[in-house]
Amino acid sequence: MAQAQKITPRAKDFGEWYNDVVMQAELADYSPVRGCMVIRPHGYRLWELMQGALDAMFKATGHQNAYFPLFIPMSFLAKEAEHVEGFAKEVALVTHTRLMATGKTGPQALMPDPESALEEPLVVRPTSETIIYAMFAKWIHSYRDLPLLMNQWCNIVRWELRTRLFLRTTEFLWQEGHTAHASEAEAEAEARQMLGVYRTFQEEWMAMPVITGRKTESEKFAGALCTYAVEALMQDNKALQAGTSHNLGQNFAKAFNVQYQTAAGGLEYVWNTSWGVSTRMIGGLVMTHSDDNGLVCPPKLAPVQAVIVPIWKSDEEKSQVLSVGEKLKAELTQAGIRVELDARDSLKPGAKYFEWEAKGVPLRLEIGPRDVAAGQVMAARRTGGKAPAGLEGIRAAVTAALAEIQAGLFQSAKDRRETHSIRGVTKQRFIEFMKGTGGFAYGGFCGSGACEAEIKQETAATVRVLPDPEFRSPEPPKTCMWCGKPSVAEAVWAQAY
RNA sequence: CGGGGCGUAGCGCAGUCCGGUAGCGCGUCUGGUUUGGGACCAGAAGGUCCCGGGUUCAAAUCCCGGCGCCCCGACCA
Repeated sequence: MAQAQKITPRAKDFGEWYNDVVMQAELADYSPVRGCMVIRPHGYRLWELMQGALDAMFKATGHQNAYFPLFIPMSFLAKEAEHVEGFAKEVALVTHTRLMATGKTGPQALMPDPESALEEPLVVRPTSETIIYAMFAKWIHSYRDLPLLMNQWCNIVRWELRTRLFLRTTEFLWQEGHTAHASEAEAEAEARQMLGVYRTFQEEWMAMPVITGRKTESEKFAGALCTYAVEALMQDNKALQAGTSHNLGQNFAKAFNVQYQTAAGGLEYVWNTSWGVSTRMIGGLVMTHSDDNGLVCPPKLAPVQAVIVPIWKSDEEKSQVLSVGEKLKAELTQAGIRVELDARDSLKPGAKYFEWEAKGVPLRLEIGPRDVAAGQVMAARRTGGKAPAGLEGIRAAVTAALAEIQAGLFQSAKDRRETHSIRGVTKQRFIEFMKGTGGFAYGGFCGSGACEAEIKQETAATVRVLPDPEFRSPEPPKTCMWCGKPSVAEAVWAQAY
């Protein structure tokens, strides 16, 4: 195990700091493939925990998992006009099925066999609406087949110009839910419901507060009627779109001819929704909680929730503390706590502390001879503070500490967000804010794309969402903070990832 | 595709200006002593100096041409 280098001080550069945290927490590594990261076991475990929690929520709302192909015929993408336009610039294509030797050496030793060119290239899915609705068309005949509620966990590829570990990689892991309904109202309710699921997961599990709302025309999903999103504010005051849920209307149903017979005997197109969250959430988690000592992982998602670090001098002490450590580990494991005992004798305790801190473990339990004598452990929290805890009743104490840490992380993230949110902005104030610290700026919006474009041009800020009622200011703004025309909705602007 | 930085041991870097035997720290391996906040001593292993060409008695270093990576932009349902 390589010793972690010091994390770059945050003052240096947020991007480099972020990379350091990810790398030193051993969440991911760069790969030889452009823009594609390798998710290391520690990061993948985090993803599995996220999957587990989300999947249970999907099942609880009646969804089933299925799997659809990685390859999509190019013509499928072309069937929905807006959808093509949105994704045409960022897809990977399979054009050949064989390689041939060139007789050269090195990288040029092989080339695609021209004879094996596909008549119709295959697109590596950038999202699966097209292939899934092509199947829905086969499966849905009657109103009795509705609603059809599906989800798939998979990888997708988007050929972005610039990539960033977890936040925007060429290939990434996600889930995409796809549903078909008999009415517009039902589809709308589904899209809203799943947005709520994302919010619950991100707030309760990731301890990452979000604001929910609707995207503007310019920011909505290619092919959707309406896009809803959860948006979080990172520590550098840039916004992260952490999940989206789309009411697709009948756009894809019409493109793929997904029709059903109504109870009355008529033929109708279905109403679709799609919704997704990705490994980007891991990036969001890192940027929300971590500090200059490394990752800070919220307890509910921490691959290791507590680490036991034994301390000894003599062999006698070693066997003593290890035996207490083993017992403690067994007891906590039985209580459903993910716990590790770090019995390595190649490292001094201090070195172990730094290593586990960099990996974000919420709670460290130190056991030395003095603790054994006193029937206690020293419990140190990743978020600060260290106090003795009696071995008697340790399960309850650890459970309570983890819950407190979880709640504390959410609260401080929320406080930080509110500190960096301003309301009722004027144009002048808005420009200063975006040039300065940045954050969420709430203000009136005329709804015009021209205003949006101009704001982006001048301040790099975009409308993150038109917030849901809960997040709106008490006094609805009357005029657009930029052009002064009547406001049609309050908007939340920020510079974003 | 623009701006900046970089490519030398597993990792982090110095050496490049001013050409002359390939270096340092960390890690790794052996042995010993250690262990309550990044242990210490002794020894050892580990290199196409990103690639190709050129100049030169001699190139990590100079010249020409490529490639790749990171950060910041542009792009990004």
